[in-house]
Amino acid sequence: MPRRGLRRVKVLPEHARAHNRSLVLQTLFHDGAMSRADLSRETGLTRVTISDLVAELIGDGLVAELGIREASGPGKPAMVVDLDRAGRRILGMDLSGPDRFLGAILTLDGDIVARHEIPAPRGAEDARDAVIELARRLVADAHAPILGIGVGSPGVVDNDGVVLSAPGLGWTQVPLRSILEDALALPVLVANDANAAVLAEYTFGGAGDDVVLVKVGRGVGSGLVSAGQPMRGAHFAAGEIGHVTVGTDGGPQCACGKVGCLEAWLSVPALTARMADAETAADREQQLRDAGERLGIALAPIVGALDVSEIVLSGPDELLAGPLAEATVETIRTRTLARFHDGVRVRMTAQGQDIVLRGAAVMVLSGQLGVS
Amino acid sequence: MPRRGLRRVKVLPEHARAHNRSLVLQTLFHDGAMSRADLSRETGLTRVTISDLVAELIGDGLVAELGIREASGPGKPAMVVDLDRAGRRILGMDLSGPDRFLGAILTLDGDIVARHEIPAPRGAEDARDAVIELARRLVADAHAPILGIGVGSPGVVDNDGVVLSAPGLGWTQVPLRSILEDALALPVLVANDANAAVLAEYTFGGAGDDVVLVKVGRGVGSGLVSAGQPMRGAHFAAGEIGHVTVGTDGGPQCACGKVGCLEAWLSVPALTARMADAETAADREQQLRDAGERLGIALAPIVGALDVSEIVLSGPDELLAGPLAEATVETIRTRTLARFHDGVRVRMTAQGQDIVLRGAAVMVLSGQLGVS
DNA sequence: TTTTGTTCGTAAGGTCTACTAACAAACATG
DNA sequence: CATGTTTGTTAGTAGACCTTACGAACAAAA
Repeated sequence: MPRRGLRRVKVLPEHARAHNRSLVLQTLFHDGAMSRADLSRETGLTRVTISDLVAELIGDGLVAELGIREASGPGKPAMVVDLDRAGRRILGMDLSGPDRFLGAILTLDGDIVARHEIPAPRGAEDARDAVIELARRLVADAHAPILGIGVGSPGVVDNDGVVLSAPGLGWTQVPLRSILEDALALPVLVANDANAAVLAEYTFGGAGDDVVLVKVGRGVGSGLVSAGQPMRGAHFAAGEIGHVTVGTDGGPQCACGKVGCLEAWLSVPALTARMADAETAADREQQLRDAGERLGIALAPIVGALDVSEIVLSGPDELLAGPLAEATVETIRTRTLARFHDGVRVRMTAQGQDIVLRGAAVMVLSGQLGVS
Repeated sequence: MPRRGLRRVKVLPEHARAHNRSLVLQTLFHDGAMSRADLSRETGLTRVTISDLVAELIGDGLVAELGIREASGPGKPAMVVDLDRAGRRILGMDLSGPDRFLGAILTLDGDIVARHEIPAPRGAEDARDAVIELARRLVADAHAPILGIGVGSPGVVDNDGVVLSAPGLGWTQVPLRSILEDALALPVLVANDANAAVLAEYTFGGAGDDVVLVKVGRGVGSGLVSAGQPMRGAHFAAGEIGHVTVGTDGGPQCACGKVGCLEAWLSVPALTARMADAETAADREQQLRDAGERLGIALAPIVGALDVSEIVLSGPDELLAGPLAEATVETIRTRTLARFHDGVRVRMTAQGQDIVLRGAAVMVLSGQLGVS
């Protein structure tokens, strides 16, 4: 007998309804305000069904009528509807900073309208309490109903929002999702910070459907989207490339005990230390090029295996943009078959320092509205 | 305005119906014959709905009643139903061999009940005609209605079954799917041979939901399944790792012009040549260990990034099993963070030489019945 | 042997979903 | 002003699954 497959689940008509509801939201989210008739044409659903769905969404306060569109041709002028982009807010938090927890209130479009931050405490308990405190302060500043809370946390996070392991915070098996849900009575979504970041790049950054985001900070992590779907991995550890050994010729000593880890080459502390040691500008550039080459060596097999079309870097511009990124793309092209991958782009994110916060917002949009 | 997302499609109630129909087939496929009431408990659908779906499937000749189960407890004895495993056959073809096209008729369980093969011609036109001829011979030997035709082809194959590029066959932009559909009037599914192979391993080989299959033959290719989903890549070239450069210390010359490609280390011709050159048994073993180490170096970043739990090797046992596989797993463990990946298993496939044929059958099961 | 309780499969009726058909309202154009 | 177009709604229909109810067939206890 063949193996037991993934436990699939039944689908009821109401699930189809929920899907189509999300389809309407998704269409408005991406294409902007339009009439019911436009939505009908765009989605393939009939005007009747669209009217029904839109009425339901207006009742839920997620969609609003904006007014009559000025007639440009024959026919009855259309009533334009749109996501009520001001009607709901999203609470995002980024716990991946070296010494501070960042938080923000965002619009449905991912724009930040309020910020708070709090020092990251040392102990596991204190860190947990600080997250709750930060969330409470943000809730007080929302000035609109909050759709949900998204959290980008360092470490490995499972599908239920349990932080399985985050050494930097001293967390092991911390059920962050239920902790925050209990404390704030709002829907909560938790993911690894780099995995959140790639969602921001995918939804707000114009990335394609097959993209890898490399996040360089105190450590090095990554998030992967393939065919438009985020990857999570067998142990929820997809993207953990910081301690992959790069090359076969040694390398710097890593804090983990091994030699030549990507993180030992590429982390911000490692890079700044080498920048400080370098004596000339040419020296510094060579150091950056070396680091970029190492990144390319590590990424080449991933690019080949996943057939990724786009690699996005997130981290300090002064280190990553320029020679480092150039060396990365050159190395990848040299080390993969050019036939298919000559189109691999390597670029900096345009999301800046708020990428994790915006990614956390995408998690909420996706989890609560089915929008991404 | 955010980017335009994947074009999602509406869902109608009839799609839910089709899903639940597949759910019944999937349950029977994996768990074997059972009663309608068992199906109801297993799927969560009511007995009424299950009866309706089963009646439809019996009408289509996909499911059959096997007889009354002997009563073991109180209550009315159950009528056992099952996939009509003998009622339909699958036609599979493997075009990846060095000099022959292989074909087989398979049961729904992936067992081969008839075989044919044909020399692989040189020219692109002749190769195309040979595939059609092979399929015709197999159809004549099917002795049951054929559910569909699955083809594992070398090269890059898009979602529409067009072989974009298969240098070994001289094919460029060959619409193999429509060619075969026109010639044989049967549903056809085409995929890369290694991508087909990983499906066989996933469905029949007991692999987990996150698995990489490395297929070593004239070249080196791979197929990836992540979270139970096959990966295709931005240009339908996922798994193409043969010409990824391995290591930073040179290596053998590759036919592609570069130095140190995985294929130059690991392909069957390369390995057999080095075996022949080696003078002692210890020498030969070292050669195999070196090749295995190179495979490990190439796979380590992939294992880290995808958080794969299982790596399966397909190819000649006498080369791959033993020192090579051992060196591969040791290298991966050395070069990735042990915390999460110490569970990475590396093993030979148990599917043998028929892995692509069986994978082609899985493609048909999945495409025609929604079963995998 | 009779009674009781269980399990199986089916029948009838209800709810939900999206569809088709038809229509009034509101506009541009000849 | 008549005509045609477009919008959004109303009314009715078909499909899918649900709940409820029931007869059939059995085991175990009285």
